[in-house]
Amino acid sequence: MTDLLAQLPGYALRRAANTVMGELGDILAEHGFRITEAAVLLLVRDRADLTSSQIGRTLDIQRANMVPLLNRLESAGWVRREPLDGKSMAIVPTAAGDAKIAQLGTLIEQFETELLDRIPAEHRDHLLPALNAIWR
Amino acid sequence: MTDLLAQLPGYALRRAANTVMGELGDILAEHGFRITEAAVLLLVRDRADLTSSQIGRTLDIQRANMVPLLNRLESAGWVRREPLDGKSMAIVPTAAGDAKIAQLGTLIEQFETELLDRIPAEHRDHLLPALNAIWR
DNA sequence: CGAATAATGCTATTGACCATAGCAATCTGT
DNA sequence: ACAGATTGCTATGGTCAATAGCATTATTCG
Repeated sequence: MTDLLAQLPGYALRRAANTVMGELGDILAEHGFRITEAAVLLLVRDRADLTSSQIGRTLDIQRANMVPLLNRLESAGWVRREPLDGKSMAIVPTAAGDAKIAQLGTLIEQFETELLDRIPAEHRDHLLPALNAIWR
Repeated sequence: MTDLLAQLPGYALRRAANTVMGELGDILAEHGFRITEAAVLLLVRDRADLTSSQIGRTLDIQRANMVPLLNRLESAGWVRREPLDGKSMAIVPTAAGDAKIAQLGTLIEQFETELLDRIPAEHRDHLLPALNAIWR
């Protein structure tokens, strides 16, 4: 029934990502962030020199869509925009941001190990390299 | 840089799914369907007894969202709604739908093999079972 | 130096997608 | 036969990504 589709790697990839991101979204929402915001926060952890454009490029987020994202992070008080020159803005975590990012770090760490625990041992170590081969 | 995030299975899963679905979406769009529609069409291939609710349950699409989806498929002439009783509707492919679904089948088949080709041989066979362990 | 080109941050808008609430009609189980 | 579940649907809202366009500033190169 579903087996027909579940044999397609592409379909399985879509379904797996959807369920995992749904779960992660719920967890993160309890702590006030969204998934994309979490990625940005982890990226600027311990950095004070990343610009909006740079972040967008490494996460594949368009410049236009970075704006409301950073607005939210800034108005939450976790990040501030600091002019690097007349054009570029460095995105730097505030003190509150550092604390929040530390909390986020342990949250993600726990989530990732629980994710790996679901996978049969003989397949576990192959998932990350296989996935990274697909998109990197 | 990105390496930090690329070591997280969850992040890799999200990125891999996004790029793959982006590519698939482009391919399917050239032939007139969207990804979710394709899943429905593959599901009703060679069947004439699946109801909207049943399809929605196996694909995890809400009843409310099945309506516009099936409207599109119906107005494209690929599928028709046939009353099973006074309440349930069977979703059955038309003749044109059968042809379109056959075309879709070869498209998907090619796409899936090309997807697997990207993965190093030693990891390839582990992807599907690992993914299915996550969501099924 | 100065002019052309590129890059940055932003606004505004759009479309796809998913979720919720509610409703009338019909079916099912006891 | 009646209570409760199911089906298909309307209406609506929120999230997310994509496009086009714009003013300002950096950079590159003759």
